[in-house]
Amino acid sequence: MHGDFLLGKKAAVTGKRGLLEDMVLNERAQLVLNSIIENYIQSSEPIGSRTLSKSIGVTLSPATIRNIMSDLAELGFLIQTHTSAGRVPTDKAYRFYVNSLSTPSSVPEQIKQKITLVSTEQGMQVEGILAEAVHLLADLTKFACVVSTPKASVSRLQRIELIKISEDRILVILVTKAGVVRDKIIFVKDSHSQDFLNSVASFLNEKFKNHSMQEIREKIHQYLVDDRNRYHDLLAQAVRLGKKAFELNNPGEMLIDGQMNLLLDSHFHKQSSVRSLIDAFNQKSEIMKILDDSMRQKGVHIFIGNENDFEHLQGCSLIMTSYRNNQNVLGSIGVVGPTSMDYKRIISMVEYTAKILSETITERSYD
Amino acid sequence: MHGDFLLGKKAAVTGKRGLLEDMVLNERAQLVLNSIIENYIQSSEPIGSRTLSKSIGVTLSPATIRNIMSDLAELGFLIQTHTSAGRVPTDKAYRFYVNSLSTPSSVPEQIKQKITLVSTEQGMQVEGILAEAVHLLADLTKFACVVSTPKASVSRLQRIELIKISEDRILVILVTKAGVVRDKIIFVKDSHSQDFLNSVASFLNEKFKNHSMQEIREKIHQYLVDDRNRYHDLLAQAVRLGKKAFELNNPGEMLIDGQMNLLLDSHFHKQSSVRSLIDAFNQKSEIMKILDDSMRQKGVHIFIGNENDFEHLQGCSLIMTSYRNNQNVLGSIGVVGPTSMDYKRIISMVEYTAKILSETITERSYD
DNA sequence: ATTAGCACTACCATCTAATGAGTGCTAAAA
DNA sequence: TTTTAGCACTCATTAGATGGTAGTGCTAAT
Repeated sequence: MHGDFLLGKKAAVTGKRGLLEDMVLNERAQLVLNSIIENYIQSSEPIGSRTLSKSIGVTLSPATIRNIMSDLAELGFLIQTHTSAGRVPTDKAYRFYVNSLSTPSSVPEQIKQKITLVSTEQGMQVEGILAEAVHLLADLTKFACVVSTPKASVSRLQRIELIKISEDRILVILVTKAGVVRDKIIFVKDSHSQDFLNSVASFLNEKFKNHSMQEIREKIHQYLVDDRNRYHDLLAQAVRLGKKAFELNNPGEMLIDGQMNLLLDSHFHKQSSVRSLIDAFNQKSEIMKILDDSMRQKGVHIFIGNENDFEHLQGCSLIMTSYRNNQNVLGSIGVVGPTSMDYKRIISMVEYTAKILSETITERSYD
Repeated sequence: MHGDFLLGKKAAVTGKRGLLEDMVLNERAQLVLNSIIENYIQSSEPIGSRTLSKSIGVTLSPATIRNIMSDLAELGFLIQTHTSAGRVPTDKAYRFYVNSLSTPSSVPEQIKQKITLVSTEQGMQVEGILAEAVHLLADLTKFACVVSTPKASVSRLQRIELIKISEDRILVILVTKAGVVRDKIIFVKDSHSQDFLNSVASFLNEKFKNHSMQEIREKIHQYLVDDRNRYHDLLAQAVRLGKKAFELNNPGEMLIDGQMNLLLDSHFHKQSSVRSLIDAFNQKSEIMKILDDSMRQKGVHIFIGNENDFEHLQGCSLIMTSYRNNQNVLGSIGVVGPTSMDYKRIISMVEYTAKILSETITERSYD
């Protein structure tokens, strides 16, 4: 077959299709493929041999390029929308392209200047900072951007405070090490004095400071099953209130910005998968999953096209990375755009924004 | 002129165009106009005399209807997109139509059942309830919906709490009568003990409970200019901290949901003012103004087309109303959609949602 | 005052033919 | 053996042309 000659030594020797994963394209094939991808990212239109022969640096006749393209198509890197149309990169091609981006391109100084978070100066809370970051990123990339708020379960306690606000309501304030303040109101049957609540709070602070919410919940559970504690009044009450206070009822939220950017992107406008996109963002849970996943891994996480298994987001690529304070990974931030996005540019922007976000939040942390 | 004969007694007698505002259309003209509007709301397509002659209840020949339509056009209620096209209602026509909707149509029982807020059960805060309400409304109307968070300046203090979280940072918790909990961190130069903060807090509580933030800020300002207070240490410190604590730094926020709904609405898809819409929602301030305005007035507030003087929202109508607790108007909620929306339906939905929202929030209030 | 009739207009869907960008294949050139 | 030129072919897109349709305005008859 023709296709084989594109493969570098390794694959050429074995000559097997099964080895496609660690396949190496020869230099020229790679040049052509990258050139097609970069052209397509720019124009969003199928690339033909003639066009390419002009735009490419090396002098190669259209016919030669046609041969190469034909082979690349056979290997699954290119497809044609119809018989006599130019070629369009497949997800596989994008994956190859992205993998070959070894040197993480740096953000231009001009853009760097735009990526600054001013909300800190206005004494804003972490949520506000996140909102600003995601808005900024959406504005720069012109795609939809998402950020997850710091996970309650992993964040560690800095301080808990109980405030009586009416006979049957207690305001619980949780301050985490990451600087996140969460408040919620719990309802109680019998009234407690503020003094009593203060002693409960200081008990809980003493016991649980620096522990993660997850750990705290587990410890409280232990106290509850341990019969001995029944007879120690303060302890029993503290545990009972603490149980309510630490129950996480906010399921981990996420902020979205720039959804509408996607809709005027030429790519989505063509393939009218708009409906599907709307559903995707309405039903946040799936995107949340992806954000969670990319929290657990280091570096930038890239999902191209069908690599994410969420049907509503077919035809989309996601660039995700985590943000953190000194001590912990807190959440993740990223971009949702068309598979034909300018990966180089977007990746570097996501990276840089996450970096700035991390620094900003670190300043706010108590670690 | 022909047009005159459509006018009812009052205008017919004077016969002047200048009196158009309190003009009364004769019964048949009104019937035709309403019928055109209702047809157009349904179909989004220009309505012709023949079509109308069938769909209208009364038997009127197309020719007659043509005459009436011609006159209505002359009076500025209808326009043609081109010479041989049907007629389309103008903003003026919608205004007339909306004004003539005397009986506020009730929400169908089926929809009523859908309009319930479950977030209260999950111990969610006011913001969460608002988010749910606006999401619900967007889902039901299939347009974009906005809601403003309770205005800080008008809300009255239920309780303030100062918590030392590090040597130079104090966490301020403000609980308002409306049940809104606001927290912010203030930075101080010299360290204070928690005990001291407690006395400051109880001083502030005693002095300012039940006063609006606006009032509080004014009073604090008075204390500051009054020289006598300089020598009372606790007072001076309390005032200094209080000043920082009550400075409103969150400029009043708003939540948006269902923006994307607009983009797949046939009306906006046609006239490619999509870009403009995106800008409108990005630059929240203008919409915020409209929300603020409709807070000050009772009942539902309707802006049709160019009646709102925000250029980005031309071609849109806004249906706004306020929500409240027992004591105060807190904020407003509403819909942004095409001028050709089904006003009857949307108005009733906005009204009903605001009602439910008000009830829900009232339960949470301390008044 | 209303309506029927008629001439006229402009959009719209459909068809056709021409255009052009693109391909694959083959044979010649390097 | 690799590259290129040439040629036949494909198919989307575009521009005209056409008939149909939904609409109008006007006039004359009811």
